[in-house]
Amino acid sequence: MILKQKFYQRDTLKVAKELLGCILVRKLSPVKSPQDGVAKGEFNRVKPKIIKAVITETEAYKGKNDLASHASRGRTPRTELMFGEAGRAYIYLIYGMYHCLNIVTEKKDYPAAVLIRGVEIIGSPTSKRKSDFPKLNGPGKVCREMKVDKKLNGWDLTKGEKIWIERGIKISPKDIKKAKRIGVDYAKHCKDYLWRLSLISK
DNA sequence: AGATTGATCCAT
DNA sequence: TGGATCAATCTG
Repeated sequence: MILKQKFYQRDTLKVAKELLGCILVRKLSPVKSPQDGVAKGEFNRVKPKIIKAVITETEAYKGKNDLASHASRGRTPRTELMFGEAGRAYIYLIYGMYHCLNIVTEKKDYPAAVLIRGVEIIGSPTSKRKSDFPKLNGPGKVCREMKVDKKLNGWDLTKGEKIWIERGIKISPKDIKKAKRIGVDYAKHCKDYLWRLSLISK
């Protein structure tokens, strides 16, 4: 079952927690030439290609007072999406090289999103590097493997096209680890919030 | 530990 | 318009 806007339009911490165990699905269209996130050599793919992955790690970015959030400096062309409709993709380029995938949460005009930090690929990984799958730790690797880049920025994840999230396995609260978010040392007191949630691997 | 890499944002 | 700053990752 595809997660609808109602799922995303709630408290960000709750969404971040419930996304663990859900299935991130990426559907790639057939292509006749190198384009749209198609790996080198993937010419003339005649059938759609589906990549599925269990979400194993998320981070919450919630409200203007969260100094770790891009939205803490208010509305800008870039952060406008975080103020917009829940269930949209907010994707940005980081360090000039890597993309990060976030899902917008909460009500309109309240800036918040959940960053997808880690997944386990179920379907068909394209990377040749064995270390890159099936477990992917790090938002940059997630996007590389799932062919997510800024072309999908603003995409509606509730439509069930190109990219969406499905309800997955039920997760027990005791299997969820809370920790400080990564790479937000600049965020004063907010850096210590335990807003990084991950599945304890067994 | 250091290099990489470019969009973004704020101060000139 | 410049320049610091990044929700990171890879080497060594």
